[in-house]
Amino acid sequence: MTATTMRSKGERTKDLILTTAISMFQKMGYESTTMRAIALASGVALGNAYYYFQSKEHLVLALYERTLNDQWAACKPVLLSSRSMKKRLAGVLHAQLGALTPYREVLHSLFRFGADPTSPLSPFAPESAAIREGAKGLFQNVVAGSQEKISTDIGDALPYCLWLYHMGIVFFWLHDSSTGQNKTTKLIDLTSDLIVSFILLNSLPLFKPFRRTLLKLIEEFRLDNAA
Amino acid sequence: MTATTMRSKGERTKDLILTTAISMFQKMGYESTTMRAIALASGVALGNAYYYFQSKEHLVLALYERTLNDQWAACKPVLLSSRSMKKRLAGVLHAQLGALTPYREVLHSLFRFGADPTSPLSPFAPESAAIREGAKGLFQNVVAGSQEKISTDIGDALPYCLWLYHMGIVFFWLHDSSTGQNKTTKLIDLTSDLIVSFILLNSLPLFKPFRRTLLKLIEEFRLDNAA
DNA sequence: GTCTATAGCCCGATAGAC
DNA sequence: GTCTATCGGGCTATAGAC
Repeated sequence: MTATTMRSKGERTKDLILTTAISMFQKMGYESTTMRAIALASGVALGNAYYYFQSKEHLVLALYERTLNDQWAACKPVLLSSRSMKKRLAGVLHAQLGALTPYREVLHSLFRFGADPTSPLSPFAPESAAIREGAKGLFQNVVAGSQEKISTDIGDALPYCLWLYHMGIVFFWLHDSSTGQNKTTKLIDLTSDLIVSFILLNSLPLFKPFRRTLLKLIEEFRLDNAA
Repeated sequence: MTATTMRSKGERTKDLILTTAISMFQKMGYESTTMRAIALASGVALGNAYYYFQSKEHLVLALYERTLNDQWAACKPVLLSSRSMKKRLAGVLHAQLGALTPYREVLHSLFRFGADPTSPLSPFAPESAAIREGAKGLFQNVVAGSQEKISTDIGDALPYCLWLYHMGIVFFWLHDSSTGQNKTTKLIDLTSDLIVSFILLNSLPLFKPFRRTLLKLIEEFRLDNAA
């Protein structure tokens, strides 16, 4: 929503501050970008920045939302171009990381919030439920739009599992110091294939008993406050 | 090393500051415990605390070291009491979490550093290599001391994998809000069994080709700066 | 409701005297 | 090895302009 027309003046200001903050985070990292500097560069008073963003961390939540939009945009063509589940899953993951690449350094210094169960910025926190659901929606789409028939009893479990898998990939990607993060690329290709095979295998009627116990286990141990 | 005899005055001061800090972290959490409060409660000047601990985060590294000692102590009886790999693995995990329980709340507010690739406090960081190696040593011991014969070509890969698995368990445990974290207990019993079965299966001569590709993959994708 | 300006608290970290 | 003093930055508060 960086569109030209923006309802109120407030929304434009809010957008300006966020845009400035993101670009400064990217250039100098999260820690060394000060609220004072963000306000200065945005041409607003410090208090005004806090008027729109309760805290520096809240700027991060807003950043997550933006990257989510970018990710959806990057994944759309993939989701329209193929109906093979393997291609859709791998394609979505590659597209996601592509969309995240400009933010990689920021996320690098930001992702620590990810593992903090007490932080509202954790991907498991209620505060980020909207963002999490958005990301899970992507994987919902991957599955729903593929030609392969999968069993109907999986419900919300599969998107959740794929989302968790994707979190693992992002985690690896952030730690991956190989040139162009091409180890991650390889890892995606290897694992996404395996995962889809596993899903399809488990969709066979023969596997119903096993599938049901597995689903029960997932329900019992899932970490998000499930829908 | 909270022993009564301590070489220099400096070591005693350092130990005092750390002990104070840990107990304050436990009572009030990491964020709301200030360096000033730690110094005050320790009866030293603020600058003196910084003389011994470069930063607040360095206190955390020292805390990790202490918990590692506690973990070893808790695991020792387990490692001596059984030679069954399943019992050893599950036992070590249970004992570890038992030893970590007094620190659970602190770790709760600390674990966010875990995911931050730039933080020296990340379990993958070079700064925490010593601690990581210590923890891996536990799993090395689990395997080495068990009666089951496993193939010799696994090298450092298996301890690393078990350590990674253990990190996952700890992560789940920190997020686990069930009473007494008994979901984690159940999860350990379920997964450790599966994992040992998988290891033993892969140790069969028949599985050598598969095992070798798997080991290659692990080497390629491991995240610690391997030995 | 949107915004400025300023003053000030708190805290992590540092400098330099003793 | 220990101190005091001080800085920079997150965050708050307030008073007022439009």
